[in-house]
Amino acid sequence: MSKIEEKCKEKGVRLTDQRKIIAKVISDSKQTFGSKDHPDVDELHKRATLIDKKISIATVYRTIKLFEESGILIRHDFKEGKSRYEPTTEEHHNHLIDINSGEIVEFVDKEVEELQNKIAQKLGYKLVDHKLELYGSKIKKN
Amino acid sequence: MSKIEEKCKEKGVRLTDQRKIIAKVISDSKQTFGSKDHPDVDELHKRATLIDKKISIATVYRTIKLFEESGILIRHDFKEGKSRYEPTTEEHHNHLIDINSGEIVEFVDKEVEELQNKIAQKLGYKLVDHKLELYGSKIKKN
DNA sequence: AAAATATTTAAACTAATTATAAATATTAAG
DNA sequence: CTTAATATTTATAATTAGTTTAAATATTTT
Ligand SMILES: [Mn+2]
Ligand SMILES: [Mn+2]
Ligand SMILES: [Zn+2]
Ligand SMILES: [Zn+2]
Repeated sequence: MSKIEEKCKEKGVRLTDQRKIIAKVISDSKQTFGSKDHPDVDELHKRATLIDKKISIATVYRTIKLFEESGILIRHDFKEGKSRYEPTTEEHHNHLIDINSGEIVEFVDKEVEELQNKIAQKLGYKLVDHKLELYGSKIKKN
Repeated sequence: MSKIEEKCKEKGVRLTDQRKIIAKVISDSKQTFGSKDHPDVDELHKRATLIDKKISIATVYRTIKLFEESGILIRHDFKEGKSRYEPTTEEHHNHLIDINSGEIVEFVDKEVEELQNKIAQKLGYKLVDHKLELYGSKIKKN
């Protein structure tokens, strides 16, 4: 049973066949597709279709919303029209997007996290959520 | 002549009556409406209509796109469906959004800027753009 | 097994944005 | 100036991502 399926049990989310498939697809996304991943709804649907060819896009939308609300996956709105998804990770991480290749590089930085808290506090706010996205181009070393 | 109008001249963007109005509306947004601002297209259109009641929403969309591509204004995609806009500022700044009131607090933080550059570099990238959004709730002190 | 409840499907709908085509305005030639 | 060429605006149609609806299926409870 995948990590996500376990979480569904935990959160009391009923696991239908379709949801299992979507859970698997999103679970696999990290391992199978590497750092470039973070698939959008169409891509998730395409991959789900390989397992069950009659799964509906409406179900993918509904399930993803359910999973997001249950904290099972994270939605990202990078600089495009459509949202992209990834399984919730233990540790919060941020993203650097390669503006040339579209590759997404993940990173964790304790210093940034602390600094963000400090800034919020200084402004008189308790930090509830935050988003940091870096856009860059590869430095070629020779 | 507003700051934005000057920039249009600079960038060789022709200034029609409608564009002047939109330029004025977005120029004024900062001063007149304070930190809560960063209007969306509908709001820009509404304000433009007060000056010329037959200005079309299509023109607002087109003009805003033009202004954005010319670096005259900045588009933000906060956690909503629609984009919001503000005049390009001298100094890059970031936003803290009050999750209760919707108020937007702007801040500049040199430390964050430096840190972001350092992170990008460490990952082998040259930083081209970045986005930092904090979401928080007001701390009440008594 | 039957009734009640939840989920899926396919299709209709919504909201934001973009594209199109005719009308209007601006600029460039003659 | 006048006319032709070019650009912009308007109104409207089309597109896109995402949500809602109603009937069909599936699951759970009695
Ligand atoms: Mn974090
Ligand atoms: Mn900056
Ligand atoms: Zn990620
Ligand atoms: Zn701002």
